[in-house]
Amino acid sequence: MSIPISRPEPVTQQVNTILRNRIRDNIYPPGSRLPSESYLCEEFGVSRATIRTALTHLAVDGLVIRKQGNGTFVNQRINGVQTNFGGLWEFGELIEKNGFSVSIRSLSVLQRSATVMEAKELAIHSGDPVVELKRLFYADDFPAIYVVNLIPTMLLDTAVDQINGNLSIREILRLYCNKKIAYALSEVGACLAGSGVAEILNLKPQIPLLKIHLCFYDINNHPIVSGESYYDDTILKLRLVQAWH
Amino acid sequence: MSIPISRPEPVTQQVNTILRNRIRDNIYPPGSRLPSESYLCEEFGVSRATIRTALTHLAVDGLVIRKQGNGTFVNQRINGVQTNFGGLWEFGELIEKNGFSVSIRSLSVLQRSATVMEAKELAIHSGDPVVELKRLFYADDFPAIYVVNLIPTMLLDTAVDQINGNLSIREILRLYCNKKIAYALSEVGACLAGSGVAEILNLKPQIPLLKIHLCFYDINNHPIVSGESYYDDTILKLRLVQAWH
DNA sequence: CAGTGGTCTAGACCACAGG
DNA sequence: CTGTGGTCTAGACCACTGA
Repeated sequence: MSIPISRPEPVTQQVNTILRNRIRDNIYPPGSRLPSESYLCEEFGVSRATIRTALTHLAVDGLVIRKQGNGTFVNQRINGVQTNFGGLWEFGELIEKNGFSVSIRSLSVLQRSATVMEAKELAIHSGDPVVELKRLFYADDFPAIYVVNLIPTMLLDTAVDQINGNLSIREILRLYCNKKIAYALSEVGACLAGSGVAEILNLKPQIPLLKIHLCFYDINNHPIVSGESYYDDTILKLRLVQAWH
Repeated sequence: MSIPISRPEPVTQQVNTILRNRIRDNIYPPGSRLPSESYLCEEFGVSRATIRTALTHLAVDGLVIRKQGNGTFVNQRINGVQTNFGGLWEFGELIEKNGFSVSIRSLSVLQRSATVMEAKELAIHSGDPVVELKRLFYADDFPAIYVVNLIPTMLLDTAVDQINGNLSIREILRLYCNKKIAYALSEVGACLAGSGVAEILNLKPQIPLLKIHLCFYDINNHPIVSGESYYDDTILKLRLVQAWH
């Protein structure tokens, strides 16, 4: 297991973070115009290209709006809105954006054989061992999101019973598989709460729920983990921004 | 009403399109390595920065995967997947990605007064006139998506009865309002098919449906149009890619 | 008109993967 | 080691906005 080294953060990312914080802290108030790009160049002592990539990220996330010939403005409308697809799997973030505090409870961590469908999705053989994590995300101590994750056992560095189910999936992959996620596919749908899910989420059966199925892939385009999640969208709102391109 | 002028398309965008087409046409087959950035520089006679911005767009859309020290590879897994949030409002595109042919039928185009909620969202006064468009998207001649859009009448350049309800919302805004969309907010949820919606979509009542609420804003951060859409996600799959950042 | 963001170039150095 | 992509610079010209 390789030891994570801290290398200097890229300049463009540092600038991005600083500007984000200034917006968050109302140093650049909602609706106001940011300093010009050339000004920011001098302030940070970097080239304009660097400033621009940072600003571009902010614009894609909808945090700022750029107007040619006029300036860059803080968007006042994006409070509590997911600024990317993250809301589809970073459930902790989703819950926080909705104004709740988050906690995760691990319901079960066990090993079993993969079904045909599961094996196909995870690019393993049917019957191969997988670790099944059933977890429950709480929003202010109310059960909010039910998630079932599957990880091929062969990807694990550690024993199954050593897994801490209270971590985010990204942390789990980093700690126990030493894998980084390159990209994810997800599928959003609606379903009715079955009696099992309804009981876990403390809801009446037959209530409509949002169902999100997803699969993460590493840089070599191999599946690492799949997941199936259910939640009541009347409690948690899945809001997304998309800037035009 | 200004006359649209065709200016030369930005170089980076042309490169983007060419590479996209080459991937689509299997000139760069799935899983294969693309020519190196420096090679593409020479081939197109542009700087490396230009090539890189084009490739970055492809990578964000999940179309290619880049590996430092190795190369850029075509992702073979993104067939039929929305490469951005577009699927949340470009319903035509969504239907096509699911392998159907698209047609739009306008159910009604009428003017009425905005409710309190609607007025608030569209930043107009309660009771102000709005144009309500009810439309139905067909997938292979089966009714698939039901959409209700609201546009403040004051934004229209033309008379209400001149509106062609069979166009995409982007076209409608361009033709009748001369507005461009800067960004959009959307909210994804689940609901049960009411009897009205069920009849329109030719489904049994009480079936779970995906509900997508959205609002478009222009460059000045003013709301232009809101929308509410319903569809059966067992027929149309809303699949999304997200490359890590 | 001056100042803003939009596009593009040429070149540099670094980190990383593979042989 | 070579060649790949990752980061960054300095400078140029253009398009657009508002005064």
